[in-house]
Amino acid sequence: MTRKLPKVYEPQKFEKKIYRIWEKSGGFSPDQLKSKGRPFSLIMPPPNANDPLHLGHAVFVSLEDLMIRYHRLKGEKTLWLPGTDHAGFETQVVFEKKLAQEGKSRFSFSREEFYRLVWDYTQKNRKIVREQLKTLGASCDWSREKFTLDPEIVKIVYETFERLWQDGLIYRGQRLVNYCPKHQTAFSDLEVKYEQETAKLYYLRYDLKDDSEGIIVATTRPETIPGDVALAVNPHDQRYLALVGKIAKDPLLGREIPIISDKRVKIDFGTGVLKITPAHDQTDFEIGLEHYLPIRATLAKDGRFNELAGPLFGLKVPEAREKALAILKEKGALIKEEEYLHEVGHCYKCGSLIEPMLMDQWFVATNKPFGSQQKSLANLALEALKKQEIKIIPSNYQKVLEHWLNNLKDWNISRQISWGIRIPVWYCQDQATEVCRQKQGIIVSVSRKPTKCPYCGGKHLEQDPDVLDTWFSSGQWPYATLMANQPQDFKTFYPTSVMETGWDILFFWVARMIMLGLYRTGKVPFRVVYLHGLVRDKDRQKMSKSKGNVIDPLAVVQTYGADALRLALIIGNTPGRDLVISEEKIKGYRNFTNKIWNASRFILMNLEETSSKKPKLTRRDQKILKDFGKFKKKITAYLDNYRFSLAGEALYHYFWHTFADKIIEEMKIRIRENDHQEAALYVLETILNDCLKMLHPFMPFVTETIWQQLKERHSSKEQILMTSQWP
RNA sequence: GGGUGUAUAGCUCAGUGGUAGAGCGUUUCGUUCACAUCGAAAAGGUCUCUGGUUCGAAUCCAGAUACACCCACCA
Repeated sequence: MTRKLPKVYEPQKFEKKIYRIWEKSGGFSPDQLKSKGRPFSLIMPPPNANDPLHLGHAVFVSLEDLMIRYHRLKGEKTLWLPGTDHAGFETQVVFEKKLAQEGKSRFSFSREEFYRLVWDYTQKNRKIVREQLKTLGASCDWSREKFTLDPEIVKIVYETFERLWQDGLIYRGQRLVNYCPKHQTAFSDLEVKYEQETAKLYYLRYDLKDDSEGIIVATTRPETIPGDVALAVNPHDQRYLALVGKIAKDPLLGREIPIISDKRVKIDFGTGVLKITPAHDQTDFEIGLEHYLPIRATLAKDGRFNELAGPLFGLKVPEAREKALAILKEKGALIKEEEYLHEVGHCYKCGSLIEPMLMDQWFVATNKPFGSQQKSLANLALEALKKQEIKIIPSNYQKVLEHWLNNLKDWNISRQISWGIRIPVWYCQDQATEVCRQKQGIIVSVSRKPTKCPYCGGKHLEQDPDVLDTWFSSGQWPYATLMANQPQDFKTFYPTSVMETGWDILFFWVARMIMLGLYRTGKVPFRVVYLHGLVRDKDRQKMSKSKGNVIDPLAVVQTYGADALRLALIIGNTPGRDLVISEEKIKGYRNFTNKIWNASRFILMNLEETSSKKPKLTRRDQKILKDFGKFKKKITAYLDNYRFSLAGEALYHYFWHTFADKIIEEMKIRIRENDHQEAALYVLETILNDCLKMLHPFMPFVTETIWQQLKERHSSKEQILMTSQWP
């Protein structure tokens, strides 16, 4: 053991080698662990296979690897299952941007060609992501890695679709959906971001058929007049009682429309008269349904007005608005305009104005009671939360989640894109019998393409062109990944122990996993949800490429080592709260890595001549070890209570300012003066060993590197620190 | 309109019903002795404000102020 260690720890020299030792040991897999301990499982939130990892991913790797390594050291049967997400819409957007740089678009290819290109692209990225996770030290079980488009996963997703369909929880319907004209696809409500905007409220005169007086209507969207099918007033509005039942004329095209009354019209807004445009507004749509009004859809899928819009034909929304106003002004129908502050929906990705668009889409009915218990998906989730079957950390998010579940509307799962899991539905074009027509020719077939229509025998079948919302598949991730692996995995590891993810996808992902998990398996998908915060720069700004303030985790690892980055992401990171990271902070923990290295180096140098027999300890030694025992208990308690930041901080503080600054300095003198030297070294070695174990989940590389240097002094069971025993 | 948070040192944040804490930064001093990616020391806070509970409140409660975030179909 006389090898000389360098004065400075250089992570680059060791990290790759150490990871290989772990991989070769088989310690990542629960099958190879000889432990009979209770299972502990984590499913990795699958990173999108469309881009390299960013700092946000490094946060979850640090936290999840910390948990996994801690529980592995405690002798539990641990599984951390990795995977990647095809991320339908997100990936398609990223890929189309790339195509645009080459002067191409998705329309330059057939659907199949495009799919193939994106497939290759994601497979390349998956490889990169995998290597990056390894660089960060992720001790996950690569033999169980999954991709959301793996055939066995898709099969499970389809089965869920079919069951939901049979239970009446999935339906196809023509509804107003959130439509982005730029991306030409619909979204669920969650993908719409509302922003406050100043707009103009226009007061317009609609002439009456039999009265020259006319009626004044206030609207922010004059361009939708061609879609008007009625005017509506509140039934209790004295001003307009006499007008109900009369006929008005739309001021652009002169079409005749009825005046009706409906309680949804607010008396005190504008003039108290609402123009009803069912194809372009949610409230209007509902009113229209109730009053059996026709629907006039005037906007085409490309975001331009169609021929029903008369003079506005071919124009996009902003131009059409100008043109409509010009015409109205000329006709003298524009009475006045006033400033008006309101919230407008935008595409979360490109910022385009979201248009409510009338489309045939697939929905999950989240509030519809089903089965013998007559409970809805939302009910199932709410009950599980109330019964504390799932614990959310921090706990205040439980309320947030319950509130969301209580106000849930049906979930649109159709996307008009080509990258993703195709909706497993065919439509019979023949519809030759009454039964077939009643069923609207809808054939749900999850295993293969049907050869003929089961209702009418028709041979002309067409598959639904849409794909499923990515969250519909990732919402099944915990059970799908476990079912798709060895058959006993689901039994052993489901429900999983912890779901660790960011608070920003609580609704998108966590809520859907709970609902679908309970639906499909009857059990919650996880016992604990740990929500970490989002990474900010030192000015509290969100990191983004456009702001140029992104920190590339891999570059950081290159300069300061994975351990320094990991510790910087754990300390000061309180669940549910965003965390601030700066290069100075990472540098500080790089210094700590070096501190561990040098303290160990010092002890190592002095250990050379000692035996491993336990010497007689002084009173002082006993006191030090007793205090250390208390400290170990504190760390264990912190970790058991998910107080990772506190545990990390306490370890940092103890190691540096108690162990290195005080204890080592004290023992140094004893060693030099040969005063109970053996005992002094025994104390140092004992504390060092246990500190390495406790630090290992936080900083796996440096601790394992040192452990390997001390290998000859450890028992045969503890040759690798990662699979040794928690003190 | 509804909801959820936050307010503690120059900065980033912990924290517990019992003498205000850490990291970074700042200032001073110190290198033959594991480490200058170091050590020793110092300065720096009415714990946002106002009430209440209490022997005792930065901590628990109520209100105020400020800020942040989330949700929502008032045209």
